[in-house]
Amino acid sequence: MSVDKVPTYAKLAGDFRTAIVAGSLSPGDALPTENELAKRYQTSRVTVRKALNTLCSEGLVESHQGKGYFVLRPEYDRYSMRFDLVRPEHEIKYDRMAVIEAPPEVRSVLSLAPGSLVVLLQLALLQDGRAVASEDKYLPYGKGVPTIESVIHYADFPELADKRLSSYKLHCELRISAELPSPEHARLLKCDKTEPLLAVRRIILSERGETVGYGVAYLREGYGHISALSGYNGGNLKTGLRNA
Amino acid sequence: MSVDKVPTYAKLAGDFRTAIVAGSLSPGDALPTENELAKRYQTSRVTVRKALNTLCSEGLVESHQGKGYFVLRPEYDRYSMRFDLVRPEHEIKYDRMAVIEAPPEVRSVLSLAPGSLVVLLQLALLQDGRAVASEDKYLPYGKGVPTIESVIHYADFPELADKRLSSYKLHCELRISAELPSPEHARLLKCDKTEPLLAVRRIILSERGETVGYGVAYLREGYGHISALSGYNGGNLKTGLRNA
DNA sequence: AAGTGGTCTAGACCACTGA
DNA sequence: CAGTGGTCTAGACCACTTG
Repeated sequence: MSVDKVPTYAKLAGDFRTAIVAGSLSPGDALPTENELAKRYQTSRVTVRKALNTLCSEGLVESHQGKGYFVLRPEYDRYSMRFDLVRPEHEIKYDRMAVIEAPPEVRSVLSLAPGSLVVLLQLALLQDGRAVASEDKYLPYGKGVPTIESVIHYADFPELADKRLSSYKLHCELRISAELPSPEHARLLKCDKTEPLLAVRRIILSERGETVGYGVAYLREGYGHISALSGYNGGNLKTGLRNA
Repeated sequence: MSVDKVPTYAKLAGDFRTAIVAGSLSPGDALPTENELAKRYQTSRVTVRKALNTLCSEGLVESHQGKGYFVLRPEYDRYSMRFDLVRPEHEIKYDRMAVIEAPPEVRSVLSLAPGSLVVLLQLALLQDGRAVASEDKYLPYGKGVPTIESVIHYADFPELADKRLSSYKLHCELRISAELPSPEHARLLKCDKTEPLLAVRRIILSERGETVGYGVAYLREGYGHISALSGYNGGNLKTGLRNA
């Protein structure tokens, strides 16, 4: 007999992954039942389930209690991506720190009343002395945040903040668009007012869905492009990105 | 005794998820061993493993054979996103179909020799009669593709193609940038030549990593914004997007 | 009622890490 | 070497779907 180098569950999952990817199993098709597969592969139901759960988390199949497992349609519109505004080669230049009345866009995103105060932190990223990106960060001011200093310390946003802390509490939404710079940003980035910039808005949400921070980054051409990956390995971001 | 409505594995996973998210467990910390948890929760090792595997696939912890489970650092720079260029409310207007000599950018992406021919499919998306986006699609021409017609039929790209087929074979890479329209695209989109556009390049790769298609889409302001989500639920795209 | 997946047990043996 | 996670078994009971 052959040496069982590959675990049974991996072999089983591999067989069906291949069948689905190759098209011998089409979306909507039912897989054999767990008991049937346990017989066919001379193994236990637990092992069969482990294999099928793998396929589930890869987004290839779906289980329905009392019915069975069914092949899903591939989803072409899902992507995984990385986005770091700040990279090791950058120099961060803080341009402005101030407590200001929230502009309308910021009020709307942070759900603030008119006249509310926010802390504004404005910075530019330099690469080889040239400004390649900027970011305006806004944080609500007041409400249990006694000093400007503590807000500003917090204003670096989690990815820059103290990594030991319980920052799993936060998540983040990105909105990407193309814009021309405002006069202020044209000055900050030392770019022409007709240069198209990639605008990346970052909304930082607490575990309860409250917006706790808002950042608007502008990336200059050449510097500013973002990559994303899609694939049948939709279940796992790590895998998806390693392929890049 | 209380009714066991919540499965043991879910309770166990929930306890540790909470502890990690709340910060009582910090990145680098070791979790109790499987046997220890089995005792503590009065359950079997299989159930403990199911709980811990859940946390693994959520990206909260990592296992090391012979050592144990350890809490990971959150990754703020990972996002999941959807991107559909074509939506139900759009009318597709094909503008041009032709076999042309590949422009340099296309040659480079598709790894073609100078002078190679490609099929170009150029279309505009209309919403309420207004052009909101365009896309230029390029496919290698020749090599077992006998007729222009079959290439053009294929040129709609998988997300528009026959959904029954084994399209799990393909995956896709996106590159997003901000650009001003070329004169041709300004005409096609009926927009000003100073209007910043979101450029989304789509590279379609076969399972062997060969580029089989290339598309450049331009999205107009207002229409053109893309959203992405990050969070501790990094393991699963579906979950990530449902929170949106 | 029969068949399906969902949860769970109490063992077992293996491969790997570290003292 | 003892302890860890990785794989696996042969059952069991439950909840759900379908006839």
